[in-house]
Amino acid sequence: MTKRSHSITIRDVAQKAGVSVATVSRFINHNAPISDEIGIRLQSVMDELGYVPLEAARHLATHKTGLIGLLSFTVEYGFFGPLVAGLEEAMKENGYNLLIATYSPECKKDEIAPPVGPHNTDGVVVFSDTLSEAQLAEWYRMQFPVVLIYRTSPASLPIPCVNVENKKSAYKLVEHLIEAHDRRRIVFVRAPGCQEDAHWREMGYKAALKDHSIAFDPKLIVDGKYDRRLARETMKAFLVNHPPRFDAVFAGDDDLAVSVVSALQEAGLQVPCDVAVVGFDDQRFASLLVPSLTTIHAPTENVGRMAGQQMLKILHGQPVDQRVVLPTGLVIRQSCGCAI
Amino acid sequence: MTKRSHSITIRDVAQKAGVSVATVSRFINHNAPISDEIGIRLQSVMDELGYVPLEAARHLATHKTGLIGLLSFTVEYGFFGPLVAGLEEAMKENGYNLLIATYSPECKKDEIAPPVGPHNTDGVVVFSDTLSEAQLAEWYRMQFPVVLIYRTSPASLPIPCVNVENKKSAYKLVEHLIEAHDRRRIVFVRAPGCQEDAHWREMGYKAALKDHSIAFDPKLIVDGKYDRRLARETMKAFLVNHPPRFDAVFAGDDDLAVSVVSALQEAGLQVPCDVAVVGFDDQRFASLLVPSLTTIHAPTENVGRMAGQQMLKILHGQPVDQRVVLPTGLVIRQSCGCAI
DNA sequence: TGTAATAATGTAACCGGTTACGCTAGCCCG
DNA sequence: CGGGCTAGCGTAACCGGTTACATTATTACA
Repeated sequence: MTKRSHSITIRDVAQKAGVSVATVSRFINHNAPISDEIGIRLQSVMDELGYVPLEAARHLATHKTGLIGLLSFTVEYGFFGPLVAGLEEAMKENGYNLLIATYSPECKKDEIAPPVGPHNTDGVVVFSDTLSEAQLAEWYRMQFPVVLIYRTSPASLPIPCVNVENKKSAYKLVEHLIEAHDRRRIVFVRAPGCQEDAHWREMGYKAALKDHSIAFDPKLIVDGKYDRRLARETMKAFLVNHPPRFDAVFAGDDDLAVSVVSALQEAGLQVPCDVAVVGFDDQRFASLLVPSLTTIHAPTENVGRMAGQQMLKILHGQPVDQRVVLPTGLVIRQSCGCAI
Repeated sequence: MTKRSHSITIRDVAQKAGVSVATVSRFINHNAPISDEIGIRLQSVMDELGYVPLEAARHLATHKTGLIGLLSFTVEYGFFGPLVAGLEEAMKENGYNLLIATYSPECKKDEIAPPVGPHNTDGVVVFSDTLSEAQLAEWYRMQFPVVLIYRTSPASLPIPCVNVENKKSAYKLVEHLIEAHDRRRIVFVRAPGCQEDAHWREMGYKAALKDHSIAFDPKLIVDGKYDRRLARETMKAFLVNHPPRFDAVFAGDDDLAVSVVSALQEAGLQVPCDVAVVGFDDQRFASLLVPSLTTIHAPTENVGRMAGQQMLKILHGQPVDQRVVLPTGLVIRQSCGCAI
């Protein structure tokens, strides 16, 4: 609606400087030699006119947008900030900007196309299960650059992915509860959303139990919720049904761990004396809770940065690592029962 | 580098369906009547070919990008998640995507143009002091849609802005410390970055002191840091220089409050007994700390949503509110000294 | 000294959409 | 029955850049 005062184009610049548009273009892109004299003249003309090349025109001509999409089903969860920070940093250094879009799995049913894709970006970083395998296959077929994070690529699609050590970390966490604190009835609360992460953490949990000759009890598995209040209610309900037939809780992520602790405390149970609680992620607040949270340090910002680097390699035609797994570290604090 | 298998264009569709490109375009945009017969035919052809219009071409032709930029100097701070969530929600409903870019004030010196602007977006939401007044003036002059958040528009530029109650909230917070807890030596830690927010919070702080006949002591003003470790160190240094000649701390935001509490505890001081601490923002973790944090609830997500709505109004040529100030609320918890 | 390579620039086609304008056929109405 | 209106569609110009190809002047070299 805003009848834009027709912006100045490359032809305006060319005319005013008395050269051809090609020369101006070459000057802007530094992709061909330009005489110093004309270079100086062009610079001053451009400054005077306040000329800025229109991206859309450049995109159309070059088939490059300078944009990388980030597809996520939420932007509100705790890890999002650091993730974007890392990704943004990596991309920005190479002149790319971030196009952030949410796309919930429900959209797929409505047949709504992903808001980012080949039509408006040079590549997309896909978070977890945001995209269907069919969609990934489609993009793979057309060689559209994709990097998966918090999800391994489907067997048939060698798409590079960036993950964190899930199973091993979960194993260490549970092992610690068993060996250091002699807990044997350990509840596992599955983190919502990241199906794959949750799966591998559960595998680690089970493996640790098995290696310590503790029978796996499916009744000790709970499905966590996104919403914190809901998560707490779920935990409360669980408490009612399982009056402490358990002595520890392995929460799928730190957000859930907090809800668990709240619920336990409201029920009059002491953490870690009565029930030990451990989380996963080592989010900012983990060290600040009382008791401070024993958890797994997940290098979220590095996941973002690494995903960005992988994406850049693809864009530059360099070989990429098909599977990056970033190391995590056990962070022992108080909520497991350890002293400070 | 990736020699893209030349994507299918509108002309491919037109040819295969036996119609003109204009008809296809009209069908896509629903801006002119198309016979049902051709409509059905086109739909099936498009599905078959997997045709998706190239945004860049559309942008060039229409001079609309369908993108809204968000310019911030950081994406890592606590408020960022909710802010983006609100903004994204508002924009998405109207078919816009978010282009997120960081732009630190240092860039200005280097004369690097902002990564988002008229050349690649339809409008930009500017966070705090990210942009110089000159840049804002430039955009205002060319009628480029801008909405400011956490910053009021410069006197000469009637740019719509979205804020939260800063002075009043700060006043209430300090008043509470004085009246309910009899604190009189209250430190104020200025939040970094948002100069204006910090300013008004300081004003509220001073006003509260004045109304309670407490002399303002400039020695009790500290400049907070972004980095949490740095923030903690700053606080520690302050403690060394000011062995508790103060009995309360008003931290400019919750992030800082956390650093303050950590520093105090490390110094062997009890919160809130020895020193009461209050924050600002009511970030997710505020209620989970021990002691839980007394703070001001800032409707961050609503700020984002409101900024989005303002932006939409501009884009639709509707009148906008020049100045939106969202209400905040005092959230009394434990860190000020109140019981649960 | 003749020739090939290179530097510096211009011309015009092209990227893939949108849309002004023109055309035809059918309909309504005086 | 003729003129005006509208639905439905096609032709081609246009958006603002990039770049293949052509051209000229200059330098290098046998």
